[in-house]
Amino acid sequence: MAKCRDANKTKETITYSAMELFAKDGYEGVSVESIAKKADINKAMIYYYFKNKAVLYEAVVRNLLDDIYYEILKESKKCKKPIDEMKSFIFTYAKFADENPYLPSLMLSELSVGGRNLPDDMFVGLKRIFSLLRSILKRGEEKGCFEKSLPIMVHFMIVGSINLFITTRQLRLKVENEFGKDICNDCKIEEISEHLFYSIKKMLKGEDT
Amino acid sequence: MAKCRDANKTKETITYSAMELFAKDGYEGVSVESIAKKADINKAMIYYYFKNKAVLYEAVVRNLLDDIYYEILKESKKCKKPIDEMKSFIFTYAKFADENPYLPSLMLSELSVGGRNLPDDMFVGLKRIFSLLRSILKRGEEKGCFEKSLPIMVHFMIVGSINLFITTRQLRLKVENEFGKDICNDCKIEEISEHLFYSIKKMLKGEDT
DNA sequence: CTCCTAACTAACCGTTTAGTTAATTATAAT
DNA sequence: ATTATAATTAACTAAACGGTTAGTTAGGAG
Repeated sequence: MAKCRDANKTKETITYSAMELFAKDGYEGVSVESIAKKADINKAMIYYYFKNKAVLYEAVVRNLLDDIYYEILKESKKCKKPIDEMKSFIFTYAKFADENPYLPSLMLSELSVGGRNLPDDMFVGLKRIFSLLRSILKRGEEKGCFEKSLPIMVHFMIVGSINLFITTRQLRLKVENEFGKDICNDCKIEEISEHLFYSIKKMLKGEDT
Repeated sequence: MAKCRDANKTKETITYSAMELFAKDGYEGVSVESIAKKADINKAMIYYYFKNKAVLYEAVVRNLLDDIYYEILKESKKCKKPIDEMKSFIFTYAKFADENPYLPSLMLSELSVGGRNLPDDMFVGLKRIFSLLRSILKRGEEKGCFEKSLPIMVHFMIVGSINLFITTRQLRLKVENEFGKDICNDCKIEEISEHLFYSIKKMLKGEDT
């Protein structure tokens, strides 16, 4: 890559390499030098485009959270009924996480240290994803198609299970012969989404509706 | 603490201090020196009792996983029906995670990097917790009280949501005025367990049972 | 062609890191 | 009291770290 003399391209190369490494090894587990090597550029270039390591990390996380948020929002607008929005939320999040496994890794590693590596204003990214689900639940309750629930727990059940499903992919391969199909190693992400949606739907359905 | 000349006590002090720090900042985010300072001992003592940083980390994680496993197992034996075992699994795991918030943090941070900091044989700890839930589900299916499900996803929904609920405690405080009771900042862990159990129960209940 | 500037580089700096070593202390058994 | 040994320490090393700096290159504008 080196010496392409295209600022946008170089900056993007840095961001992408950083994303791969941060997702694999966490913020502290990655050295600026290793990002430079992966991007095949000089380390000083990273400081040319980003103030420091923390700012680069922020950019990476912000990019991913923006992307998933607008993707969910876009798909959500195609729906009419709350139940369809819920399905859309689950399928879109799962598909995105499957195609961008960096997101689940980064999200879990960041939440596991209580957002220590991110400035406060970065949580708008996480917050507005929750806000989306919360409004779906609220609308469903008002229309009488969802039972009352604890929004934050429903949210954690959905994103928690999808995130863990994605991040444990490699790990689960090692225990395939022990657990067989119970750990869904051969499942496509759509099957997972379908099962999850089916479960959440039953969960939210009133006792006698 | 220093100079107590009690090997067991010193070793335990090291392990506990290490657990607190690893849970807060992750494996790479913690220096051996900082553990020594927290434990109020000389850094060399850590290398006297543990071969290196990685071995200390393993000991910390192994301790926690052993404790939670045997706790769940103990409570599980008091139950007769699969549905009671399920309730016991959820309540016991949640209570333990609430009292030992180091477990959720460590589990998430380790899973987010695909177990990079742990040797393969450490996953017996994670595996056998899943095995417990899996056997509960299987028994329930055989007795006809649970619908067929994807065990790994049920597992991830339970431990994923509980882990996230615990690790995001501090974070959620910052957005209390924005989301109010929707994020359950005042909820006791028993209320969370109750809601989770209620949800999972509905989820697993056959269409017309 | 020349000059300016954005893009880029190699070498370096001070600090922190994981881990070692040789020497010292305290205790319990002989 | 002597001795053996387990527990503890300060001082150290070599490597890796995040970040800086002074200087070089290349390409487009005039």
